[in-house]
Amino acid sequence: MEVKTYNTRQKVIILEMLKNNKNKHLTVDDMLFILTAQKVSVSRATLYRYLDVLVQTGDVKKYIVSETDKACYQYVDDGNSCKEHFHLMCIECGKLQHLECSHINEIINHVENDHKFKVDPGRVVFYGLCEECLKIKGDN
Amino acid sequence: MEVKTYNTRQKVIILEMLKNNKNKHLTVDDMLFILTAQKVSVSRATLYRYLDVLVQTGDVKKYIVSETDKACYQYVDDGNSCKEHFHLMCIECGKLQHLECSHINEIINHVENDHKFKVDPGRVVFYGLCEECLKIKGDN
DNA sequence: ATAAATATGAGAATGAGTCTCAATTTCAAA
DNA sequence: TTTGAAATTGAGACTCATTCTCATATTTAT
Repeated sequence: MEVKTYNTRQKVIILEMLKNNKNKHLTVDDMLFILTAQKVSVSRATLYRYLDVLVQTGDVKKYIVSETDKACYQYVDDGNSCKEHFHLMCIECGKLQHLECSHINEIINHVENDHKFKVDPGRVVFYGLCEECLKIKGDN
Repeated sequence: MEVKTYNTRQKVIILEMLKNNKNKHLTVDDMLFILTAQKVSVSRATLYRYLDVLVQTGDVKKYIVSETDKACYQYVDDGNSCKEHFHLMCIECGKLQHLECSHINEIINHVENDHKFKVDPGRVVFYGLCEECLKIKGDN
């Protein structure tokens, strides 16, 4: 039983807003603020619902940057190619990097073959410190 | 101005309980259950407060296993490699597995050396399908 | 033992995220 | 183009982990 999907004004508005803020990490409150600033607004529940869908399809990535912070969302261009590789998220500055290399594929194969777990790489985020932030913090 | 600290029965109880469960990821509810099963119990607020202290001192590691899950805590003594293990989360049934094997260090070293990114493994979750769910769904 | 400083417990408060359900919108078939 | 079943929306109630409040209890230096 396949699920039908309807195109709605709200979905278009949300997606457009996300595309216009590709390089930013937006909280739900950020988004509601942006949407309200425009003529049309969208309810909080609808926003949450559609974000969940977009995260499922891989068009949007969801992050929690620190244990106490709320979730951030970011539109990912070419979501299809991002489904094939991992992402690196700096917990200090929030920068997102794409991790594409053959080494990683070996790891995926290892987990699948030896641990019997089929990884969905597009949904995996490596949290840590990027080069710049590591220099600044310099600990450990 | 240094802050005085008092030794209390509750702190001893909590720390002992954590040490007795070194290899487990405990939620606060888990801990309250364990503590209640013993003769003495500790209030939720006190537990949260002391956990914060222990996380600050580095004796306990706190992490959030998935976006929607509650925090987990684990006592860490010096030799413990708990910081070094990833998690596998089944997106179908929600089962959590702990991925501890030598390949992990390979990933970490590779990402750190070749991609200049210091991974915090305790916060990384591999999403995908566990063996059972894979059988049920069939692949891809 | 005394008292100031700190800790505890019970429950209220907070707040991000979820759920409910009546009203609205979509879209395919007539 | 109308129609109606299915999907979606919005508003606010609700959940539930975590934090806060404050009166009471405990610790520790003197």
